[in-house]
Amino acid sequence: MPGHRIIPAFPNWGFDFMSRKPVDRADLPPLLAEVFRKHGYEGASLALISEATGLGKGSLYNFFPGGKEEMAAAVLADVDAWFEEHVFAPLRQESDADKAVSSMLDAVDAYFHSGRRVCLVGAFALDDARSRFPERIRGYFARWVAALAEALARGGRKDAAILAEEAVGLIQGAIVLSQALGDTGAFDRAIDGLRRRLVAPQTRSRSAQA
Amino acid sequence: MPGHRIIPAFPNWGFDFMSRKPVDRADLPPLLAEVFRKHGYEGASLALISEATGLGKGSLYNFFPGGKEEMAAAVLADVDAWFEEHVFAPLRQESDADKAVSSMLDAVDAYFHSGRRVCLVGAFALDDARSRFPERIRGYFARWVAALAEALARGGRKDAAILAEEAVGLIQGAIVLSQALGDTGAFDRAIDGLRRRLVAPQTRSRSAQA
DNA sequence: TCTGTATTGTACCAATCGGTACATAATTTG
DNA sequence: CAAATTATGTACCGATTGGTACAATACAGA
Repeated sequence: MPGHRIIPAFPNWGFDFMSRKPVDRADLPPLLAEVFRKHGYEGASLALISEATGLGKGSLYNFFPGGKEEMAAAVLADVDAWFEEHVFAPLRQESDADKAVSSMLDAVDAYFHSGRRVCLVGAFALDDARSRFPERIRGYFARWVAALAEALARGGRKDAAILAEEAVGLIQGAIVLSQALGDTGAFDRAIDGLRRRLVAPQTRSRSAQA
Repeated sequence: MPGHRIIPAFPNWGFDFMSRKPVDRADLPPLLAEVFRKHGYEGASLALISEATGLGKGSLYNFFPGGKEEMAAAVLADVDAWFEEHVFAPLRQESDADKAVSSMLDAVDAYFHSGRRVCLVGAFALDDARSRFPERIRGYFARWVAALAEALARGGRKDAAILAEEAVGLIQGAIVLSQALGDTGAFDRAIDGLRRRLVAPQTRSRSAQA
């Protein structure tokens, strides 16, 4: 019997509470990202998403008619755009190769909070979310490696491509290790090690002048 | 109304099919592991587990009264035991340090199928399964790093602890990269690179004598 | 062969899943 | 101010979730 007659039990009658925060769709991806990061694609239920955003299903499906999959896609696009702007593009454009690599390491360290924050794209790559967004995931890592290789080559390094791949892998592995050990040390040491190996001493902005 | 009277619709009457494979609880962890690897902890539903093992819920809960959590714990214990026997212990015991490290790399390469197979413990470390098995996950990586550091130190390497941590991280990151790029190349190159860096040329069993 | 124990499949359960329908409320547009 | 549009909360849906109950079966030792 479709169309029972729907009688809302508790309509919002007469109380406009807390002076309405005007929510914009563009504000959501970071909030959604935290949920996907913490719980993975499958584990990120609409209940958790609703709680994290403070939005009911109505609003969520208004912003993302495609449901969870569209939310995850929006988050991936958002993360991708952030890295494109703050990591990949600088790597490609900064003419001083050492400075390019060094500021990449700074950006990455800040973004991942010394390994306390998981890489969403990396987590999706291990998860079966991989099968839902293969191109996004592939592109993110491929562009990261390529941009870093370009910078290293510009700096005159031999085997720039291999070095770049190793560096990106090391960062991802360091996140895994830091999470597993519950200790940011592994991540910090990985970043320091990369700085030592990839950046000329006089350009290093943070630490580790061994 | 509890206790309706349960009348099984299709009991197995009169047909003992396929001459009964005698299933032992000890055979299950590898099958379960593949499900958890492919789908993560949340995504590994009892339906998938039942399909992968060919066992109904009755049998599964007979073997693992604690349900999914106990299954995952058994799988983690199984993986841990495998690494303990085939990776950690040899690293600690083999007196020839180069040989120890080299055969670790061989074992790891074989186990992860050149990065096509995900590291279950690593995947759980990123997932919120981390919160369920923190000690198992921490112990696995801590013992891996410690055993490798021991072997490297035995071989007279400086900074053995840091080198070991880097190597384990690199392996984990290489798995992420290989999965993301859909290409075993990243993993193969990582193993080769480690061999070059950590094993004396004359001991290298596989390749990469640059 | 009889008897107790271990295994097994299936029915069943409450809770939750992702998703839809839709009345109400707020906002924009004219 | 009125009409159209957008945003929002809630009821509801079928499917699936992890888990339990239990009768039927296979198997062990006597």
